[in-house]
Amino acid sequence: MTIRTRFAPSPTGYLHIGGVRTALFNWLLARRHGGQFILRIDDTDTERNRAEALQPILDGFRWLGIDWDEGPEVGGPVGPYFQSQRQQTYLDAAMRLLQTGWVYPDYLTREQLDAEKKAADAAKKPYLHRGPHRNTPAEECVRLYQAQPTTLRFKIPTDRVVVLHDLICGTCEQRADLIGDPVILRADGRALYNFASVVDDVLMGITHVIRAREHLSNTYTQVLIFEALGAKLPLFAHVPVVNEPKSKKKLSKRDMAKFVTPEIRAKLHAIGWTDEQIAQRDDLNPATVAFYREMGYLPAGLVNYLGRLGWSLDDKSEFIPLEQMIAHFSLERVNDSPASFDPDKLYWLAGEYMRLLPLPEKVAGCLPFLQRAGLVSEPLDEATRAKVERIVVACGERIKLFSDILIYGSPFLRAEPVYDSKAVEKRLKKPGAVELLRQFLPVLAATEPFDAPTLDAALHQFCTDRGIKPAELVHPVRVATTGTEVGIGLFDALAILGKPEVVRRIEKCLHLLATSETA
RNA sequence: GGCCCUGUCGUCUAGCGGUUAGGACACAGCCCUUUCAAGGCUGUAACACGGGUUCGAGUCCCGUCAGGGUCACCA
Repeated sequence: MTIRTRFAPSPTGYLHIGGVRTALFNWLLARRHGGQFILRIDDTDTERNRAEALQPILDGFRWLGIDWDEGPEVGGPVGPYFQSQRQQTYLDAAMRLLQTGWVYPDYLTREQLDAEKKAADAAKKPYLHRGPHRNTPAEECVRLYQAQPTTLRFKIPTDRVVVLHDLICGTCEQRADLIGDPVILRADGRALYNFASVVDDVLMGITHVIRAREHLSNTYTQVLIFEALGAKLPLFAHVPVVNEPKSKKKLSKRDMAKFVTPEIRAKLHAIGWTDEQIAQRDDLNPATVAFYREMGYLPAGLVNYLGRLGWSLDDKSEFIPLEQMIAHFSLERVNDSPASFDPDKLYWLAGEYMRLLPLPEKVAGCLPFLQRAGLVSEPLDEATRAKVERIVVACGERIKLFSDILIYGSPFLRAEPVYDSKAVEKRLKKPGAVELLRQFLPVLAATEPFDAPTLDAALHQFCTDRGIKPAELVHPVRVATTGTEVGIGLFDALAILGKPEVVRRIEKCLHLLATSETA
């Protein structure tokens, strides 16, 4: 039998990290066994959904490389894949259940229901709604409903225990008499999640329902509906929730705003986002996929991280490329307990993938960040492109995220260095530093060719002649030419700047120092 | 509160009756070094607690505690 899995997001406008992990597990299982992965859009709640909110989700999946065999934009044999377009299907299924006595019409008003609930709360009893027509014969229920359509409720059988053999949780049980009769169809005919989901899973031939743990309690109801529909039960696997960093609280979609901490905001500012722009993009948040894309994370790193969160290949593997993950993925090795999202480990993993990335792709990935920051022209001329490539090469493994190019590349792409006051204090205002720089300047001017090995040799010769340590000169030169202590190797830096610019910057820096000292 | 689920280093995890409880991220120290990264070496650090079962328990059972999820005409 071919494995068919599905991910069924609601179009909310962003792709949540926890959701992606669930989708990934579904996708992985399907790919592992040569089955199909289906993307279904659960948009039954028409009041909440907006059409344009779907695109970011699709974009996010495409960026990550998680493709779907059936679903939006690709279609498929058991569509449509939008629940909002399947109302007739749900209605038909509901009518069948009405005729077979599994479902009854409920004419109670909202007020009556609220009163019931209040009474139950007051009596400190769990609230379980059972409608008056629960025991009305099926034919009568059909007649009532046809005469006056209303909400339809599913009749939970109260004399049994629902047993669920979950692939991750093991055997879970729930007494059915503790489950209230759920509404499956609103008076206007729109289906509710618990019903639509089951009808679709049956019709779409879903074999494995892999979803978040918070759905576990829904599953007992759904199992009953599957049975009422006379359908074969799919296999269930409820993956544990993803928790907030360093926390045991679920990484929730609800209050994502709090994840935009001052640190996160600072990171966004550093790559050129303004507060207004951040405010306009509610998906610019570490709980969404879009955030990592904007920060320049490699999708492969995110996928690896998410796949490894709650699942393990063995006792050692951390770096698990996609092909390997597909080849070895199994639900048995999905952990049974919640996992906290760890940004540090994700960052590390992203770097591991970055170091493997071929140079042209690395350059191509960095360029948009430089353009956004206004550090390179757009369109790009060949000379600038070549310069950026030299910078990227010189950066080596320092670039873990594409946006890191801003840290290392800026000093070479800006017209003037931005002097870090601490660095100036420490390296240039140190006694003797200025004099050393002044003496070294002619050496630099005479160095030919102006490349890293020659510069290296020249500086060392200069230091040896004077009996000083290279570090004493290296630091002032670095700060004078780049403005900062942090960065790529000095000789690479000088070579990239070129002789005229290096000489100009040092002369200007010396002048600046002289005037600030007299002031 | 009812129901359900979960408890191994700070975090992600390995472990499926016998291990000096292993690896990774993070952290600390040392080495390398022109800074920052990277790399190398070393270190700190865990079986929630209490009862059983067993020759032997992180592993099985029970209880306690803690954390989480869910109790909608949301998904």
